[in-house]
Amino acid sequence: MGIHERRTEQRQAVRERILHASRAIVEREGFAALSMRKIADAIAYSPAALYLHFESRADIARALRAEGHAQLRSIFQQHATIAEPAARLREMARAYVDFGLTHPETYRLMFMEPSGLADPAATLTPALALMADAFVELRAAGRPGSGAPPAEAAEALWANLHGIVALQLARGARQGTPAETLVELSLDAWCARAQAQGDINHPSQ
Amino acid sequence: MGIHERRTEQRQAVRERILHASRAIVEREGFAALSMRKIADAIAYSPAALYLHFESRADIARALRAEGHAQLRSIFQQHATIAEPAARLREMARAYVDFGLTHPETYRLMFMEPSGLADPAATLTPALALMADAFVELRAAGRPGSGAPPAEAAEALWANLHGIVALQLARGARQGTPAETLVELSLDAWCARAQAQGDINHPSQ
DNA sequence: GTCTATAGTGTGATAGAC
DNA sequence: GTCTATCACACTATAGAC
Repeated sequence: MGIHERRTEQRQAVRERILHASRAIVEREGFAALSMRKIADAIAYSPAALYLHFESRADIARALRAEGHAQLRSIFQQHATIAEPAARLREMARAYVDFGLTHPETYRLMFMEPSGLADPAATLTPALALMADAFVELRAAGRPGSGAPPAEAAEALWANLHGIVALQLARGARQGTPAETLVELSLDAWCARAQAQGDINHPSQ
Repeated sequence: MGIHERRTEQRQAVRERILHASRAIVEREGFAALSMRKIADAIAYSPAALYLHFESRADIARALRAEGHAQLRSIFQQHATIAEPAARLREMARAYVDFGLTHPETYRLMFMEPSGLADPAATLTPALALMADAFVELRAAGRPGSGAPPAEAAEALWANLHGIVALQLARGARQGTPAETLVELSLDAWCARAQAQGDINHPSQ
């Protein structure tokens, strides 16, 4: 192994330390509280050193968002193998909301910051495609209420889930109906109601 | 009219000018860009003068939120007299989303800022109650898909609408399915789809 | 009531020594 | 590569003259 490889390895290690510290600050105090000085303090470097590894604060934010999207994507993949489309959709939806509530400030950074979704790094599209697929299958199975184009249905369901998370974050989770309840209600509304999980009543026509 | 009344009138007038300028700044540049200096510049006062009428920047934000909620409430009231509950619900939903897209930065301040919904001034409850009422009537009419408690259904629909607005604001409205389409899709999902067959309120497709 | 002036603190980013 | 020192700003809020 030459000296160059070692160099780039060390560079990578510092980059990781910066990102790790940044993520901790964001999760604890929110993105607005993420300053170059605070990051530098956390890893015992000077603020100037950060600029050798990242172009700017916005660049660090970009990297954090990319990490978050990768994690979310892998969570979605875990449920992609469920055979029954409605059940698959439900699990994905629950996982999405769970992710948002578990990492509230990262979720904020990814989806609620002005710079968030405008960013090409914000590739939610694979996850959306997985949901759209499920809607395709639902329609093929002749489920009622899936008349809309699958891509649009998926986007609409996403908007619904996003609303549940965003509202919960804004309210501080200490009032209103629990997010879990809202998710189940929404899923009942979207996935037709004759579903796997022990359904009660059936649509009249 | 005594001198005291004139005094308080003038005070009120200055207060209004401050709020008016503040609202303009928020709508143009967002709440984050609202600074005491900018407000003072806009009304040709010194920054210090603002503190004679408002306790702090947060206090101004509170007043702006209260104004926004009042406006939203009055918009909801305009549709409260529609007899048919499903049609009423649909109009309210459309009006809500329209409000959010028309005043994006005010909407942000009201519902997406950490301080927003935690505030007692954020009395959305009357509007939510109106939607819950519609769900009560829907259920009484024996519509399918209204099995959930009306209050929870209203909250879930609200979350859905909020998600549509929030997403549109985050994406800058220049990509993805238009909000209007998502609203109609969501309404079809929520207001029972038995109605979708011969629906009067859903002209397109 | 309104001003000027300023305290006090935070920020992102850079220059230049080592 | 990393440091110290610093620039050039922004901000909220207050003190004291008028």
